[in-house]
Amino acid sequence: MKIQPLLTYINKIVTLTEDEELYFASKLVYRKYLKGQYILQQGDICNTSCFIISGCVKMFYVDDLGQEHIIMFGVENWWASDLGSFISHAPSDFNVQCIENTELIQISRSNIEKAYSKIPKLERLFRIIIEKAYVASQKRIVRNFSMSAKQRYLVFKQSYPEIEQRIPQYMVASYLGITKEFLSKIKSQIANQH
Amino acid sequence: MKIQPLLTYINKIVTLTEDEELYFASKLVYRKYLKGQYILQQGDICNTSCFIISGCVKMFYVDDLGQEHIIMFGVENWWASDLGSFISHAPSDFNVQCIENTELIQISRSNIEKAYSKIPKLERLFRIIIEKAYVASQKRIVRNFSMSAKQRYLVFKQSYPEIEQRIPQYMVASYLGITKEFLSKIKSQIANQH
DNA sequence: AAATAATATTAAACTAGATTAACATTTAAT
DNA sequence: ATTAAATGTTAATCTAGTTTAATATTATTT
Repeated sequence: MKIQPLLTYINKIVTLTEDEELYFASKLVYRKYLKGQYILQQGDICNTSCFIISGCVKMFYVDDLGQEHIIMFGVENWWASDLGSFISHAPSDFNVQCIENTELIQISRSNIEKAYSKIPKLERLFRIIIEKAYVASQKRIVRNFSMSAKQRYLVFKQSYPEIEQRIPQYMVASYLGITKEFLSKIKSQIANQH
Repeated sequence: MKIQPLLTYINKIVTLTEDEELYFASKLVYRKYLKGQYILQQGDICNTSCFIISGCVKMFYVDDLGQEHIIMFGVENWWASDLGSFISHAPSDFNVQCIENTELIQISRSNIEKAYSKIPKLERLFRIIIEKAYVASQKRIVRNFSMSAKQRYLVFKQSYPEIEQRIPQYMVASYLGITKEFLSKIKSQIANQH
């Protein structure tokens, strides 16, 4: 099982003993998905949290008008799950779909709870992980309120240059909350402005 | 020191022994602010997290054009702090200002770290608190992307009816990410539509 | 009670971004 | 190599929300 990337990631935040690593590893499931497959579907209950080893996923929801809104992308060393559904057993508002062949590590709700009890350090680990995710989420709200679409695109480009290369432009537009046509216009503006 | 509301709040999430409560309480500072006073100012480092006992605060930032954007309100039993600044010692992007006389309980970064070490259960407590905050933040991003200003206003009204009563309308507009003039228009539309 | 400051309303002109639709280009499949 | 499918571009028209500015209302202070 290729869990080394996850252990490396964890050890940057907390230090686990060999026994703890072994125990935690026993609670994990390694899994491969093909491009196009769904890890989670809107309406289902999200029972696992996924740590991405390789590949790329999009998290999105489809609104009443059938329009897709991408909430986030996930690549190597990112977590993907609908935490709201995961923690409260509620039907998920989101889909998580692979946009590349993807390898990931899953941990189920019951197993993560067992691991928390056995290794309290993991509470610390996930507190810190979620703190960071929350801060990033707040910053995104701020950007959405005070920046134009063009500025948001430039921030995205600068923050995630590798992601932009890997996904079609219409998905970037969806992530930015604008239409693909308008992103196209923005890009030609940028290209012609010097 | 009036920390009972905080202990009551905590005990809904984790169970502390009497000793643990005493230890934790020894790390807290009770404080009163007057309407208009700042708990945190943009550019300062946020060194404390605040639990509100009574009163109301707004968290906002002022953009390059001098415009104020309200990120959240805090009332009884809510936390207020710039977590990004708090966890990374970085200058804060936000102001937190009292819009009513406010009583709150502060815990400093160093004291919360001490408390985490002494009482690992607190890691769990704050993991759970931040999980909830993160989920709420994600939901707000979704709303901002897929709902009109009118719909967002109606959701706000329904979610926080008590808050709407306590704050001026132009602050609601700022929180919703629209101008006060447009909120006024929305309200008259709603009033005239039956 | 009058005066001032703070908050809210209304309406006209304006703009960022959406919608529609036609066309161009790239990628994948046969 | 050809075709079909997916992705990207361009331009005209439209709309949700902004800006500006004048006026009205409500609180607060003296």
